[in-house]
Amino acid sequence: MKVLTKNTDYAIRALLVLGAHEGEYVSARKISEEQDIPYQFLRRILQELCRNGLVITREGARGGVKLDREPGSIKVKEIIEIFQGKVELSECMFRKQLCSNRASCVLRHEIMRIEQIVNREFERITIGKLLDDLEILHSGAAMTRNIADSMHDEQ
Amino acid sequence: MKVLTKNTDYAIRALLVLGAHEGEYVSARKISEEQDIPYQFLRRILQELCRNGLVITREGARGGVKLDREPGSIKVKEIIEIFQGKVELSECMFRKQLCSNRASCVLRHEIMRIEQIVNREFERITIGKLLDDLEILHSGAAMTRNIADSMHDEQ
DNA sequence: AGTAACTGATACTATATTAGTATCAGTTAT
DNA sequence: ATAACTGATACTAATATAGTATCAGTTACT
Repeated sequence: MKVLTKNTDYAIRALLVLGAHEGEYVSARKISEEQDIPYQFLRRILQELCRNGLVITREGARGGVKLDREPGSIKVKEIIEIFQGKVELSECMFRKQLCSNRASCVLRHEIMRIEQIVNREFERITIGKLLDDLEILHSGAAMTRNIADSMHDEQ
Repeated sequence: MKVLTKNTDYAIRALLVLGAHEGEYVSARKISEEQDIPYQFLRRILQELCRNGLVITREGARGGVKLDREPGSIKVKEIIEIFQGKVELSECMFRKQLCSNRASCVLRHEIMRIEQIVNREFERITIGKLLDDLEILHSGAAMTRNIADSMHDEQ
């Protein structure tokens, strides 16, 4: 059972790169190389992030993608929902029409409880928070440092 | 994003039926009808539960399936793992070899934290607990009552 | 001994999702 | 003019999920 798909994975990584270069336009090509993400796949992901207002783009030479929101306001939960839909642990495990009638479906109740916990956690994690965590880990490192390096640093 | 598949769903429901008839062999046919689960699909699921030691079977006429463990010891987590593999929110989001080297992958850290919470919750839910919840909901109902009825009861 | 009601094993199909590729049209800095 | 970009969209391949079908063997019952 895997919960996060490549779409989401790549999107988060791309947003971390953009967060590390805030204010600048970074090209899909550069992100792709820095994070080792298949170029065409990444392009579609960035377009989707653009349609959802997380980033804005500039066309043409020296164009690229830029964050359009505060990193601290971009929740991992949103990103998951863009690419994978709502986090639901299960459609009602028993017949829908009956389950919705009564609190008779005990399993559903448990499942929904866990679902809430997961949603709450994914809401708490933001791109900003992840960037902060990176900083703390590498508190000695220069702030301008390429995040690919800092994330993969051996030492 | 859906986390629990039909396999797991049907398996849990079948185990609840068996738990409600503890000690007796119940045929796949009967469970299938009671819970409205496709018969052949259910058969494969029951065979899998058997291979994993949750139930034992008796072949031939009047045969069927019977719980082989205390309902309270059968965790939903196990059932998920049988049909969907380990609960992993993501393979390491960054390149594996590098992530495993250092605590450098902050996202991985967060993801693993949530993963642990989810696992803990799915461990806490057992077939026994679900049966108890059903009882409590229908505390006036006869214990011998068909669980399909009690689960879907309008009143 | 015959048969109906069972399980064991396994092969098969259909559909959806995920992952990734490719192409063409248009934009902009130099 | 042209190289470096994005927008839109069509396409393929691999995998997972859901469900069906079949044949062989077992057991209770008559």
